[in-house]
Amino acid sequence: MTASGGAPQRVTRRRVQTRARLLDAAFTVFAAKGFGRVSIEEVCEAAGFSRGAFYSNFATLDELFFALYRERADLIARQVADALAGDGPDLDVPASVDRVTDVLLLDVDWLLVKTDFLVHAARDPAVAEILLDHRTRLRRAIADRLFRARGHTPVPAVLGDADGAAHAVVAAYDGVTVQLLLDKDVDRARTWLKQLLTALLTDGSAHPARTNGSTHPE
Amino acid sequence: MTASGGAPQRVTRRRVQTRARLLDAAFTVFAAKGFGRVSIEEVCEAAGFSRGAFYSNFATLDELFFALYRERADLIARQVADALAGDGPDLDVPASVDRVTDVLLLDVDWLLVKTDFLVHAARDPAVAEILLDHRTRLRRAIADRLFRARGHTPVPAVLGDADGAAHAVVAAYDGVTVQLLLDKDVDRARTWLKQLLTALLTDGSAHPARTNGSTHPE
DNA sequence: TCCGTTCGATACGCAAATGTATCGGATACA
DNA sequence: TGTATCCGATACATTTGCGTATCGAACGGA
Repeated sequence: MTASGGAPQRVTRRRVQTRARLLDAAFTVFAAKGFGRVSIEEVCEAAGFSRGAFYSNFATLDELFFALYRERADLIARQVADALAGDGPDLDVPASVDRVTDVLLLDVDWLLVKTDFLVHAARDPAVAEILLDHRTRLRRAIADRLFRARGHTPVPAVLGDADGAAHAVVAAYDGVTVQLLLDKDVDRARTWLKQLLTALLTDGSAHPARTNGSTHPE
Repeated sequence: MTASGGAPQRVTRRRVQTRARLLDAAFTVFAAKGFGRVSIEEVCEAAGFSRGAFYSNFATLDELFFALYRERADLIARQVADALAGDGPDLDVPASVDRVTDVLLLDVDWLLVKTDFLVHAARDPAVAEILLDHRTRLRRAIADRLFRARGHTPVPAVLGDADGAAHAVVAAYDGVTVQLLLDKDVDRARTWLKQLLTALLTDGSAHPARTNGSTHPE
């Protein structure tokens, strides 16, 4: 019987624990080998369980992957929200950029898993919708924040309104992520993303401080 | 014996044709189901061959995937080069942006396969190097072009030099790609990418023409 | 047209992964 | 502490996919 199956099924203590252990193990294994190259047994082994435990908690590997994504994405979303709520009702763009950047590019393993999920979603409209929802919410949070900042700092840019700017921010994040996945240089990516975001959000009036000699890494 | 194996192996007419058919079939199947979910047999079936044909031409599915990526990436690279070489020695930024954008976002299936390849590369440094090389060459082509344009159009942006701008262009491309993979709206993506690139490259002096009512698509 | 070579089809054995059915120990609750 | 229930381990049957070895046909060169 699967967890998604009809029966209400009393949730015992043990159950949630093994479920959590399976999810953690899955995260590690997926990050290391990629979702497409992982077997159910590998996940179980990494979690210290047998396949019986798996089938008692999930129906398919996709279902587990799905649950894993949900869990971690929510976590990140909360962290980003916190980072944005950091300063008062008014917004200090550079400071917020710094904090958000640090959160978004904290864990390369997560970016790996997230990209796997993207590939998955790109071929399944139902999954895509979930991911699009997450992105929309993220953008909204950013746009709200930017809107509040009007007047405090220069109005966004040539990108239109605050929502357009939010779109741009997400695009920049995704773009930098790609490069990071290839060269695995987190510091470089952070610097580069901050720079890019600052450029996009300050309409070119404020030249970012150059952290090191070159503006653009490698 | 694999194609990569030692023996010089006279390349007959038939051979190149079946190889081509296998590559084409692989492209279709990979785009549809994702590299991770495709078996050797599926590719062969799509190409109208038996597994014998496959093993006569490739050692592993990875090898085929690799060859496929090389082929298509080179094709795109040539098209981009053409698009950039379109106007004379001086560069008209908006026009070039339009042409390059049209090329880069021509084929969603290619973006799907390319993203699969990215996921692959993210876990194999050797593969990553190939991909990084491609990107470096692409950036160089863009940077050269931008450099030539100095004075003709406003100097890039707050991003530093032309190379920094090239970095930004690629990041924007990747970012827009991600969104496109999810919502599958090519027109929207093109508009959005053009807008983003224009914003990045013209230092906010030129507001882009609004193609439709809203600046930023949903 | 004839012959040697190459290429792809077929058949086989093997390994890996899946899903299910069953069983015994752990767990919650009275 | 006793007991009904839940959960995860084990064993099994089945499927799927892989790689190889062999064979006949197509092909290219004389």
